[in-house]
Amino acid sequence: MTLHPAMLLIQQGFRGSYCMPELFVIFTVMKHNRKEEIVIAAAKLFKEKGYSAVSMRDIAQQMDIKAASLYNHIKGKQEILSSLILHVAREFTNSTQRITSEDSSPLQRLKKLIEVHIDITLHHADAIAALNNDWMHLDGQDLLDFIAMRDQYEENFRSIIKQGIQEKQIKAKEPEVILFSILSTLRTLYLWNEKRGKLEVNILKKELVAVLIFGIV
Amino acid sequence: MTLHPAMLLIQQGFRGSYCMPELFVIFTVMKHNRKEEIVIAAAKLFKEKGYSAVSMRDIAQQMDIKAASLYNHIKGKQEILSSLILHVAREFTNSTQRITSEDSSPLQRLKKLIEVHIDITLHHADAIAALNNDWMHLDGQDLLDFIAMRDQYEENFRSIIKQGIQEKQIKAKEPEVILFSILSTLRTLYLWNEKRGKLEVNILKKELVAVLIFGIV
DNA sequence: TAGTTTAACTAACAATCGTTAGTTTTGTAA
DNA sequence: TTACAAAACTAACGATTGTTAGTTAAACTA
Repeated sequence: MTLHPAMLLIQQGFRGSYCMPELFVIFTVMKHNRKEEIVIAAAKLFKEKGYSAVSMRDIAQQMDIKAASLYNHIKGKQEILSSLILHVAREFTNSTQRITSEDSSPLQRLKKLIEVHIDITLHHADAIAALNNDWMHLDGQDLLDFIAMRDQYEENFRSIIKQGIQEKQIKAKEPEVILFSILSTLRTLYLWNEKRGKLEVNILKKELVAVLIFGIV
Repeated sequence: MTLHPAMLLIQQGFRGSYCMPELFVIFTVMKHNRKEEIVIAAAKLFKEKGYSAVSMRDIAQQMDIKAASLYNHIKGKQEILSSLILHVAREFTNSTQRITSEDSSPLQRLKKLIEVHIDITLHHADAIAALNNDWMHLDGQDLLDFIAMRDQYEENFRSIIKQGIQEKQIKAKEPEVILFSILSTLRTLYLWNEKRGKLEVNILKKELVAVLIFGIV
């Protein structure tokens, strides 16, 4: 097993402290390193077959260990799913919340919203696959939290679009149709990550914003 | 158990014959009536939880019978999935193939393609959920057939868009971005079927075509 | 080096999975 | 009424599921 550089610090006696906040972050992250490896491995499998079709033995095999060994690091299969989904859901919520409350024009904020969504998607494609396809397998409070964040995210988009219509920056009449069209495209973007190929991120952003806002003709 | 009117014909001695082609269709459809009921019941459950998370006992319960009784009508769980997906996939393939080879303008054909996709989606929302989310659980030849149809469907779209760019009807430069954006919206339309609410089908078509082609500003 | 922690292991559990065999009920035809 | 076919049933199968208990090997601390 190869060690992350930051892990060496810990092994050499380093302990996180409130005097060194930035190193403390590294420390707490590294402490759960193995857990994150599991979550990442699981995410890849979930993306291909879905949460229910992936067994703990599948995940273990992907990591070259036995299924029982996973339980030294995680509480159960559910915890993998909720770590995966809620983490990226919070990232979406925070970003959109910040952009929504800026004071630029509606169209400017809509453009930023699209761009930040693209950024997050390209960095967490596997997690977003689970967020899109397996959120209903969350249970208890995790499920409620997710739905609340999803609804808030959608509501932020909706309010910007409505403002745009009100200020006559947006000509189309049905805000729900616009909302649906843009969200559909953004939500499915994770599928396109591999096929993207040569297309550079900034060009993708520019083109996608253009197509979604200005249309194709 | 209530009977479909056409089923009464059969029970009263009616038999399909090549002399009455249209009634023969009814006959053959009705002969597999119970199987179709199973497929429809399963589709509803698949839409909510996905193929792998739905057990044969779940499907049976939905029909108020025991799981073993399902096997009087179907070969197995896989047959339910392939009936569901391949049937609607063929419908897509046939429609798009027909439209693609028309001789109207690219933009006109693209508009028709979008409209027919909306029509099929609104009539088979549950089947399309399975097509979108559970196609990878098809096996053997069914999987190969599906992938072939899916690729052909996509290729038809792509060729029309490229023609549109070539003939300068479409201004956007990256055909793949346009293709992705439109297909994403159409593929996710099934999710929107319930929320659609008051919005009438023809208005939905008109608005969605407008947003996808002319943009929102 | 001795002691402790971490993270792997084997073995097994109860529950549930898709499916089969054999039987009983139900409804229609003769 | 009897005969037959369709479609339900009960019971059970082997396989796989997520998970737990108890153990062992390695790595780090003191």
